[in-house]
Amino acid sequence: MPEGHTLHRLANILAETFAGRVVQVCSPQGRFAESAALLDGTRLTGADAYGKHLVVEFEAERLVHIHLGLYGSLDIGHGTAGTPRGAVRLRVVADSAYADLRGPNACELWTPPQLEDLAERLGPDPLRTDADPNRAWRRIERSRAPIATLLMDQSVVAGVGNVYRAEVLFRHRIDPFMQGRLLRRREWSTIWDDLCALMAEGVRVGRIDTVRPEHEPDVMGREPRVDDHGGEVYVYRRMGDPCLVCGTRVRREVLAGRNLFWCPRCQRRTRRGSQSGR
DNA sequence: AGCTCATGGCGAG
DNA sequence: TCGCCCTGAGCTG
Repeated sequence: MPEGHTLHRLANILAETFAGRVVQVCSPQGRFAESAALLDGTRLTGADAYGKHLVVEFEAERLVHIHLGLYGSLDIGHGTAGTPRGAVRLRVVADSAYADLRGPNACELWTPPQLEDLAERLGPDPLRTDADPNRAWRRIERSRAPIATLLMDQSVVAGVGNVYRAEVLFRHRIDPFMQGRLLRRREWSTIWDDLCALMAEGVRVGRIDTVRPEHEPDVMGREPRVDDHGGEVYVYRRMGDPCLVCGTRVRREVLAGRNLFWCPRCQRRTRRGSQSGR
């Protein structure tokens, strides 16, 4: 279950494992069978990620667009694939490696123009070198929506999910309900730079760690949460627990259909923020 | 066994 | 704003 770092990591592993090789492609579950037959026996040329979207590239400009959604998984392993377990929408096999895709939101054959359309409607992705944070800022600076909502809007920033948004706002002590238009440009720059660093580390280590080493003394006696996703976080899913920095109980509230977590003291509503209402 | 929730996003109303 | 997509893990009983 992925935020952008997971998809970039999967793209890297896919490319390392399969790029340049002729692969077998099938759809044991059947829902991608027609396209799989078209790709079977052709060369896989690469893989790339755009926000939370994964694109697997085959020869002849054939692209497979994958979105894992909330439930999807892509298991890449070495050795023999064996009998598919569960509903495997897409299986890619090379000599001694395989990849099984289960439960994706999307798995479809695309042409390059379709990928261009996607890239156009996505905001800048902190994990892509071509990303322009000013594109996001132009949306944020004129929006009355809470900054916590804007960070989750993939047309504003691509790849940020519920963990990164909660954590990056905590790290910069920003009231999640502050309207985008009340954010200072300097604050946005800081958030963006931090997202670039945090998410790049997420790609490297395969989990979301956001607790700063300099906070370790504060953390003593207050266990950082090692969440189900495997990372150490300040506020994500820690509602009711003491804040690792100030000890105040972490709060949770549903915002735009998703759980938002924050520390009401560290991320206190400022004169600016309090104008935003809820 | 059944229920709830989850790192996401689309389309209907 | 809600329902739905669709899968698995972690509860409860």
